[in-house]
Amino acid sequence: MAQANEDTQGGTPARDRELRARGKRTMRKLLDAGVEVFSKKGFHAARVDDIVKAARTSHGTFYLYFSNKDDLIEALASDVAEQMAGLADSLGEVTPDDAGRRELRAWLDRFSEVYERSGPIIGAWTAAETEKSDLGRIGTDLLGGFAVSLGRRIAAGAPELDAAAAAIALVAMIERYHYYAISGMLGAGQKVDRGAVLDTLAAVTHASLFGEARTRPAVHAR
Amino acid sequence: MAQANEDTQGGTPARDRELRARGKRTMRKLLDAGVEVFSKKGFHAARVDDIVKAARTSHGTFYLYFSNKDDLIEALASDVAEQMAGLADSLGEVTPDDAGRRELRAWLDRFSEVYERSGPIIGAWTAAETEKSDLGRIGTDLLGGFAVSLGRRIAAGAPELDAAAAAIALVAMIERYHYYAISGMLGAGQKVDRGAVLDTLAAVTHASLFGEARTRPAVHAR
Amino acid sequence: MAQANEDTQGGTPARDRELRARGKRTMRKLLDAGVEVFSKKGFHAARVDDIVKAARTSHGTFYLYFSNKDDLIEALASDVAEQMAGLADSLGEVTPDDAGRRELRAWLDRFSEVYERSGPIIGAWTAAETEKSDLGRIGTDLLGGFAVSLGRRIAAGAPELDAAAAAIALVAMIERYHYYAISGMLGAGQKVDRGAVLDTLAAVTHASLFGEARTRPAVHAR
Amino acid sequence: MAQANEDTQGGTPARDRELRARGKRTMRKLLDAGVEVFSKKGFHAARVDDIVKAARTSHGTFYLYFSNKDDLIEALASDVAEQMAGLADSLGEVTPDDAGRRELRAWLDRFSEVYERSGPIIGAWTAAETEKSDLGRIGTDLLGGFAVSLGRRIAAGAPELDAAAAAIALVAMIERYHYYAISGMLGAGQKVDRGAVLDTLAAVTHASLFGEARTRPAVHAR
DNA sequence: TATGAATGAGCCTTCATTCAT
DNA sequence: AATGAATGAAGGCTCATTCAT
Repeated sequence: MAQANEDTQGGTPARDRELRARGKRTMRKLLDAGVEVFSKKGFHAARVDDIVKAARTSHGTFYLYFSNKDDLIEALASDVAEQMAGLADSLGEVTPDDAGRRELRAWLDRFSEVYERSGPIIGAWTAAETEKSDLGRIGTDLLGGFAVSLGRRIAAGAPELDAAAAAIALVAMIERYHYYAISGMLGAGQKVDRGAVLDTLAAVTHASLFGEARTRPAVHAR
Repeated sequence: MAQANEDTQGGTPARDRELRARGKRTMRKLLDAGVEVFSKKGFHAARVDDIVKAARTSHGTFYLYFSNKDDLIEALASDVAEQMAGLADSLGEVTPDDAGRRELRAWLDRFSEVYERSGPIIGAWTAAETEKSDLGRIGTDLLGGFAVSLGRRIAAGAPELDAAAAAIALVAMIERYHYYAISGMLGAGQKVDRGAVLDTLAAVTHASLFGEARTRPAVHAR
Repeated sequence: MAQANEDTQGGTPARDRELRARGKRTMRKLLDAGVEVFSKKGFHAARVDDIVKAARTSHGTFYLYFSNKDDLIEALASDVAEQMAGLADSLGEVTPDDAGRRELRAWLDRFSEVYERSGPIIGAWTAAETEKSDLGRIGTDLLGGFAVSLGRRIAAGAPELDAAAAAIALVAMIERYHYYAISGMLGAGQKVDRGAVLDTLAAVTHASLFGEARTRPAVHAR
Repeated sequence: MAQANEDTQGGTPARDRELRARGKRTMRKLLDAGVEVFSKKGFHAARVDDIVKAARTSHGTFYLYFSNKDDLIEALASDVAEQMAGLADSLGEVTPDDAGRRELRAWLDRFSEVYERSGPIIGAWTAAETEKSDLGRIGTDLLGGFAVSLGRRIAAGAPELDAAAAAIALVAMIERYHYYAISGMLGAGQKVDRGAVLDTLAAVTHASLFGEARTRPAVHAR
């Protein structure tokens, strides 16, 4: 069910040689297993053994395609990074009028979809980096660069605002909101209507850029 | 330097007996060491050995006060939780007018201060939970409950808006923004003026609630 | 460049069937690769993978010709053993006079040449045995038997001396000296003249057998 | 039975802290176990597990005193190196007369004793280095430096000979002879009289330096 | 014959937790 | 109350050897 992107690249060892059909299939199984296990258990708790079992292959085989757990999450993450980059580019001009808001709303729809698939990987990735170095970098950079890219678009529509700062804030909001949604926080004991949530986010975002925040209720807590 | 709150409670073993002066001092050293080490290395990378060394005490002693690593981070975290609760309560009514914005701004100042001290602990705590169970709960709950509490205040000022949803979104924004700030993402290569950042956050937040988002630039990228 | 002897035998599996031209070529590539890799990395550090890569063939193919890594080093070593046997036979009578010394000197020249080619293999072989059983045998036996054979020759020239004991001692000396030379110990920071070294060895050996050790300096340290 | 020198130093981790009586005892058990296991199986074949079992302690404890297998062999070897250095210093002047030969003979006695105890460690040590880098160094250096030191002594007695070259050759001879003796090669099926062997070595060595190699048989093969 | 792929036993190392003094 | 020492269950990774095409 959970699946890596079709053309996700393999890890370091896999890139050093030509893969045949069978090899490609195995690598794919491992990538998919990686998504599944990392999503379910997070980076740290995920054992190579879990991944290998999920992929119905052996321990040794894993290291034929990835040099270690990090290598796998990186392969997975770099794919997500690409998707995110594409997503940022796909945001059209955001104008102060209702068309601008609709543009934002449509974009959020796409973001939501991508995030639902990749959110867990981003989480695992961030954790991986946090565990290694003093503080996470790439995972943060991803959203950061994403925000910058987004900021440029916004700047075109609301030049007098500090686009960079606002964009970061808004991306933070959007990302976390989705994170909460995925981690079940919003769904515990309450029905959340995805469309309504996105409406609210679009409204809040648009309003924070151009004023006018009169929205209808979206989520009913408790 | 980094220090736990004065009246932070100890772990399970410590609560089962009466602590004398010396015992209290030792526990305090361990709590402080916990803040220091968890902040610097995160939960997973933090070794009991690191903590014990930072506290200039021994392994055996550690387990005299805390039943395990989790117990320590929980002691630390529950303290943070209390502070956060207090913080949420301290937000006065947020009105659509400029007074409301100033209220928000002042509150952000307090939040910022608390977060700077406790952010790393929240991060470590979240990680601890993510590593154990399937997905983090308490760390998220903390901010979630925090948002709810905040939402109620906001509701008083902007009843027609879905306060719960908006509050969560805004808390998400505020929290992440601070997280980025702490993790150095915002500071790499650019001077960030804390006051200006808070101005922007206050403006964006207020605007998203009541419209009117005409703010002056706060952060100058590059 | 480093190459196995022309008519080195293959491993067990290769001897069980008739090799065609192509097969012979492949086996040869593997033998040469073996010499190259074992020489460079020693037995233990040499991976089957290294050998296979050096021979530009595959893992599966390797086991078509040799039943395992040991089998390969043994094939290589038994070849060396033969050469050594021939070498021992080639030593003429060593008389107390100058002709005896010249005979020794000429023989050392041949030894030197063979050792330069095969020394690394002997080393790898010895290591292989040391790693397996409690203590090396064949590698030692080789030089031991070699010494015995040499001893007999010497005995003819100096019957009153304990030929066996002396021969072993002298072979030990000669072998180690060459080993040191190969392993670079003698060459670090000083130019070593091979001819001069052999002169010294011949002189010392001859003198230890028949007295008269007045030699001119051979190596100038520093 | 096989035992490390009384004041052998511990490994890296052990040197970073103060050891109490119990700790010292444990470290000693590990050092002794190291000698025993390395001697019996050689460096590569020796498992940390074997050592730990021989020392009747646990896996974790091992790493409390040595950072790894290498660390242990190094601790053991550096001790040997010291003994060897002392040995080299202990050689008095070697004169052409019979007193010189007796001096040599007495020294060989001491060498023999030390080698019997430490030979296996030197072997393991050399193997350790051969396995790691391209070619062994320290193990070789040890004997090399040893030879140099010895060479100086000899130089005093036979100035016209190339002392450095000759010393290396002689040390090579002496060392290997002992190595063969230990590895059982000389003892298989024949009674070797240690005293007689040392007599021969002394005679051969002395003769090679000053002529006069008229010795009585030392070893009777078969 | 040849080969890419798969396997899994085996080994090293870490570290939270318990023990004995 | 304090502490140094000990423990052992995990877990990551390697690599000789076998398999399937």
